[in-house]
Amino acid sequence: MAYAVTLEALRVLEAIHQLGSFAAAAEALFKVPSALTYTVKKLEDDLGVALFDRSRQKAVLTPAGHLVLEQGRAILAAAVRLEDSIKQFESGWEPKLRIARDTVLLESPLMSVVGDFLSQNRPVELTLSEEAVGGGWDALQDDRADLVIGATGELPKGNVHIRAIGEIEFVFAVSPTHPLALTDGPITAAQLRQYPAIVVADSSKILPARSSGIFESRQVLRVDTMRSKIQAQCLGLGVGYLPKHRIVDELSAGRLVLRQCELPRPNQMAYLAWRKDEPGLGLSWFVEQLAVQDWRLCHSR
Amino acid sequence: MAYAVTLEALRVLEAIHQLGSFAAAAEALFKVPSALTYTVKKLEDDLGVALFDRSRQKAVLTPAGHLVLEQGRAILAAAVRLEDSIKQFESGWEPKLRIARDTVLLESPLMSVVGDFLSQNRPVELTLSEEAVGGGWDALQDDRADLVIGATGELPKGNVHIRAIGEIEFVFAVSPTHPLALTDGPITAAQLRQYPAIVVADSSKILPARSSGIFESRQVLRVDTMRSKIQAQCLGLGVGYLPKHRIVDELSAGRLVLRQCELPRPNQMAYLAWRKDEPGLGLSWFVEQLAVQDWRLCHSR
DNA sequence: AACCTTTGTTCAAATTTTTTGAAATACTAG
DNA sequence: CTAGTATTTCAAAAAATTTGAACAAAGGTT
Repeated sequence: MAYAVTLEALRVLEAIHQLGSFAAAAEALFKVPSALTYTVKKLEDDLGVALFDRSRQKAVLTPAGHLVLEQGRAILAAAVRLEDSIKQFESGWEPKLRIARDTVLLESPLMSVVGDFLSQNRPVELTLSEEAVGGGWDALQDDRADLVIGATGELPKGNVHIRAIGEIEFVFAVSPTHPLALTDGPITAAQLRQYPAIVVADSSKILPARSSGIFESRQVLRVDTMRSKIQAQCLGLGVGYLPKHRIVDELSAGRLVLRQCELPRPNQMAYLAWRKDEPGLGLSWFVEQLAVQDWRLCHSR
Repeated sequence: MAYAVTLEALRVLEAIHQLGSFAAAAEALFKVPSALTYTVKKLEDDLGVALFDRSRQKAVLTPAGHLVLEQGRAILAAAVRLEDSIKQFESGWEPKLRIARDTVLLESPLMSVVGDFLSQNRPVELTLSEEAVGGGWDALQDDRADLVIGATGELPKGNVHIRAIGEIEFVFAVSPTHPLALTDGPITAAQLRQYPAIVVADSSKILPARSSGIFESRQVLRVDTMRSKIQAQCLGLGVGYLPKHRIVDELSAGRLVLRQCELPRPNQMAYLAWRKDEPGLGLSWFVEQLAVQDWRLCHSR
């Protein structure tokens, strides 16, 4: 089974067409004209079709020649892409990257960084997901994510690399229509207990779920994301602490009001975390960029 | 500028992967194993990456090897397609065929023939369009169509090849709710004049438009296609002659009723027409098939 | 454990393919 | 008509590929 087409023959055809003559093409390819004559003739013989009309001094492509030229272009382009792919692959860029954002963080700073990465056109497939409470560490442990942004609380066991990105300050805020909005001094535990507590559920799948922001309440409303919790509290459905950087707009628009609370809620450090000892270029790039991104936290690095 | 990838190397890689060993691949390719060792090693050196893990007896593809294999498959397939295209091109099949159907004909017989052609998987791109009144001849003249099916009336000037496919019989039919449905004898010109005439507009773009089925009327409703005209008349919007073979269902369902009319409407011969003196295999095939297709006309050939 | 089979590589010789340079022929422009 | 340019032919030179034999190591069977 003999094959007629070679990539070199397709390149020769392209060069002759582009430069207008065998002589010019030979010069550009650092060959002598008779080498091109040999290559084209071999292709013609093997395909069984004339690719050039040679009735004039300058050889002119036949319709069949044009057909080979057009389809040959796509093939040559694919061959270049293959060689480029291998270079990229060997260059250290990983084919896939899974990034998990803790729900306590704003989405837009992450998207901004993702946009920068996408505009670099790397052959890296990105997957973004959202985790809550201990879910970030869990996703790392469970190999559901390569990189976690915004993980809080105790560091998990095992070899994990971290970068602190800032402190999350929690404030007690309620809807202005909520009865507790009328309280003058610090709200007591007894007062809190009378209203449903709104809680973001831990998204962990393997590690034990963690309680976050739960105080004794007659009722608990669990939601998936911080965004949902903010909305529920704006609607006056319940009470709870909220990360201050997430409710700047709601406070200034009067949809939420700050109140003092007897039960303290200390700040939490938020981390960037990953497990790979030798991260690929993609992971390294994201770690660097996300570490210096403005997440609008306190004491940001 | 040296290129690493050759089509032969990609074929060798595919054979080794498919057959599981250098030895089996060599046998299938009618070469000796050391020839494959040479080819693979050359590719590896030129690409600068190991394509096989050779720590065991049988060589196993590396991740980079798999990448080259996958992308290489697409390239090899494209090369086969190119060689097939050339064979087809030289075989006489044209790359494109534009077929125009006159609106007076049913669509389904044409689609049936088109379906047969498509199932042959020829590298011929089909374009179907619809013309009305003198539009078929116009499309041929204007090089908007390679083949016209159902053209009627006077033959155009110039060199045109034709095949008669049958006679179109026109009948006067109205909606049963139309006042003229109540007429007993032949409908007079005066009676006709009282109701809107429904007319299919000539789709010609270059040749002078032709009047078809127009008699003196107070109002004229122009539509693009015969299908629209039939529907308008079923709705009782107006009157006119219709090709009998197009309204078989409507007549038997009682949506239209036949009536006698004082003004005669003679039958018309319908033609298959093309201009090329030396048609390619595609055009020839369609002429033959469409000529013997059952268009449900009178005196079909 | 011993023996046999299979796999892939190395190496140099043999074979094939490609490239070169010179000569010849023909087109094209001034 | 002349000079310049384009392409091909041809045989020699160079480069690339294939072959066959020998070898080492993995893998399977008894």
